[in-house]
Amino acid sequence: MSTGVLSPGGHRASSSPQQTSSRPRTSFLIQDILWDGVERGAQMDRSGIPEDGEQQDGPAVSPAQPHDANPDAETPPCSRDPPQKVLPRPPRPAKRSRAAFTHSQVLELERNFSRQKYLSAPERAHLAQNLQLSETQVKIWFQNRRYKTKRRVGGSGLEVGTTHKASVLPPAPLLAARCLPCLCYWSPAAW
DNA sequence: CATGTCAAGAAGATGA
DNA sequence: TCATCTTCTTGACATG
Repeated sequence: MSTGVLSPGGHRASSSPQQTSSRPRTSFLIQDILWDGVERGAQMDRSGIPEDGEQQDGPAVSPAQPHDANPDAETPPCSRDPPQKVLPRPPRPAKRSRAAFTHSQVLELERNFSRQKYLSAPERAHLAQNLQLSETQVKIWFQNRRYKTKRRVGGSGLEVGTTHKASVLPPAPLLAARCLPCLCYWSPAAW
């Protein structure tokens, strides 16, 4: 709906993008280590996106299990299960696995975000396709990015009007400490 | 082990 | 009614 750059329902298009503590290495590490060497971005056995149907192009899903795709194989690492457990096995939320986007994916997302904080559906779809991610992932990524930005800005002391519980959150001590190459896209122009 | 970050989940709100 | 948003929390992972 919205025009992309506009905030959706009239929400205030948040503040200025703060920075991204995105650590490029994370993505690399997770991927390199997890599926060491698997062609990233090319053909991974994407699996992990629950909804959004079609493309579960999970960038890098956890080592053991995708998202909900395979609970059966192993016993959940719940080491705290007393031997008395005889329950018929509850719905079991299937251990959530954290997808780690690749460096290039993050770069593209960051770049897009620096230009516009809100993506229209078509834009989102297009970006998702380009990055081989699901639209949901792109959507979530933008949501999280906006929130993070806001939080950080607030934590920096800029925004004080909102005294949400978020204010109680840790002022993100190390965000400033992390300036990685990947942040080059966060040119001051966008701030 | 504690802490921080990230992606996703959940609840509530809003607009078309 | 649905999609998306914001906000906060959860769960997995990384780092000191």
